[in-house]
Amino acid sequence: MKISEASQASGCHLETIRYYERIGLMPSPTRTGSGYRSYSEQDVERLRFITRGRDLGFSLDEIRSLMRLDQNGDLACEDVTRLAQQHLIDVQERIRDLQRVARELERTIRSCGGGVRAQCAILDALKHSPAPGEAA
Amino acid sequence: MKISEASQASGCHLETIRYYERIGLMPSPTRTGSGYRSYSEQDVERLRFITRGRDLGFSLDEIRSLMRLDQNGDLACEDVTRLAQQHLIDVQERIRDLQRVARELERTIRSCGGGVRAQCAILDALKHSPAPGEAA
DNA sequence: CTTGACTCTGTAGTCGCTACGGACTCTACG
DNA sequence: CGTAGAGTCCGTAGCGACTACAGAGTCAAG
Repeated sequence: MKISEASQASGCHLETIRYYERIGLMPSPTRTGSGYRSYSEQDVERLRFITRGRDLGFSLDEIRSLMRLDQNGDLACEDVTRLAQQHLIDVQERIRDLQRVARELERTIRSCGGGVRAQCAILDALKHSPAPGEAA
Repeated sequence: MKISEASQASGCHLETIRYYERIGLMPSPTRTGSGYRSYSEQDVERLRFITRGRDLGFSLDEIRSLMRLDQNGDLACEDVTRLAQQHLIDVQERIRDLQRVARELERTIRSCGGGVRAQCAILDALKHSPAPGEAA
């Protein structure tokens, strides 16, 4: 199938497919006589694999590793689990960071509610607060 | 003060200060006879303003807007609040996305716990799950 | 036979930095 | 006075993960 069909079938943006090929994440597909890329069902599965990995927040490098482990066959499971667990930890940390940010924003926005415009509490916070996250 | 001192005083990386100047987020500072940048206390405050904005996840463009609003004086408060609220919504959305990702990862990792290595549940999930987030 | 949709390649832009190379300046020590 | 080392200058390139574009070629339908 042609690249636009592979794109539709995999849910992966057309230009992104070419990008994955360029960086060696996807193999160079076979070509038609006139030079058009021709993808197999297996290629589409690989694209879906990558897309799902991205949806789960894995980096392209991590996905590369996962695919290598997948091809290795034996002993892969442990390594895969380790990679996934580390990734989960990273995600959880990012969540905590963002929650801290959200709390800080809420606090700041709330303090501005009054509407006395002589000085804006939000701008004030940006100017004078002791770096959010630092201190309690 | 020189750039390295301004860097220390503001907590903003030295090269980042030059970068902010290059993109017009910081004004061009005065220069010493030999061409060294010379920063005032006001400049440092501006740098801190930017850094705190970044810590709260605002983009440099949003920070640019905030600073413009700050200089406008009147009527700014409403606009500032709107900007901050929109940003809060974005942050909350990102948190939800990440939480979904974390749940999905936990589920997948858990299902791999057994350790029968004939086929890895994590890789399987990446291969066959109906795109996480889609469907319940 | 022409029109329009598709595909090709290569390159540049995005965001927010960070790092480098090679030249200059300044300070302290001998 | 000379020199070593630290600091600064500028311009450019790299990161990650795309996305967008220009200009050329290809293909199918009317």
